[in-house]
Amino acid sequence: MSAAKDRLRLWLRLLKVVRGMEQEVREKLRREHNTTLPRFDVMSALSRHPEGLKMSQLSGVLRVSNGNVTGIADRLSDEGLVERTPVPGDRRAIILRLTPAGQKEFARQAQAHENWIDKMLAGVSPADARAMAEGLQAFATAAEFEKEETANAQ
Amino acid sequence: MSAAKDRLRLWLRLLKVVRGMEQEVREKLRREHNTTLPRFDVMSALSRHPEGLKMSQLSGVLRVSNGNVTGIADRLSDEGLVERTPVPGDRRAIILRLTPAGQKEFARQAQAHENWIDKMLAGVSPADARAMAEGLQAFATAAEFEKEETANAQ
DNA sequence: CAAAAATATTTTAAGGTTGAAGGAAAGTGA
DNA sequence: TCACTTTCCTTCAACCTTAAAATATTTTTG
Repeated sequence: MSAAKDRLRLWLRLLKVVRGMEQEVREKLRREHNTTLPRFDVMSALSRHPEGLKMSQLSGVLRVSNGNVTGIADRLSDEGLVERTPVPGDRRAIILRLTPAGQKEFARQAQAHENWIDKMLAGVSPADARAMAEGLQAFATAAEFEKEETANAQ
Repeated sequence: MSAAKDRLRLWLRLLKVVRGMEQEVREKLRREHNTTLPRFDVMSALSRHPEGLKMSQLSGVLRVSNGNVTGIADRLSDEGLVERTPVPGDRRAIILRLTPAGQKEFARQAQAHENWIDKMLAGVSPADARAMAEGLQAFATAAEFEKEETANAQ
């Protein structure tokens, strides 16, 4: 019966560490790049899909609600970092993609982000990092956090 | 140089797993207990301090902003789950504590929460859970996510 | 003691988040 | 064709979150 307590304690520690690191990333994004983690996540997803993503694909990839992405896209669009273009043949849909300015800006942010994480996890050896990442991958797959990555034909 | 990439990958996996589990907890709290994770967190902190906590202590423990706790306390208070009482000798401060109804309600939620986590982490043996929790603790301490737990004299 | 500084909390503005509702367009099927 | 359903996106109300400003009170200091 103490198994449940052991697992709960693991979860609480996990949550504390991840939240702590996440908060640090949010803070740095805000102060050093005048942006937010959700905006960074959207731009990151778009940078992995240079051809752009439909709004619904984007919310699928990020696992957030549709309305959420609408607001973030609005603001990024106001700043000229992303652009909405119509989808030929489907007047309901819209493709969101990084503008050249957005690509450039994201490249800077992503490099800084990688450096932050590298420093925060400096206490973890590369070999350990690989091992843990693999273990987490196995766990995630087993627990089916993966689901389908919306592997839709665009 | 690939060390940074290895650590970044670890971070992204960690984030995916923790976010996935957290989202599941939020969903269950909402659907089965008509509450939210922030509310649960506040009640959890208060349940560990039956004598109550000052607003500033609470935001310190939870590592959130002052204003944040104000709003959550407002809503919990509206439902009669927590109560605000003045601090004798300091008319600026306020002590927040669970009402009897709040204690009862939180006990139910906490039991359900423990069961959810136990199921989600069923693939992790109790021994592994203990080992990982200890490793995370060491990491957190080294990375000083602990800081002071506001170990104030009330 | 009175002015200044520090402390405790709330309010506010801006953004993030969700589920549900709404509007437009596309697809289905009789 | 024309109703019905589905899909795509936005809007909306409610809540969470923060940093900064505003209030009220206490403490410090000259």
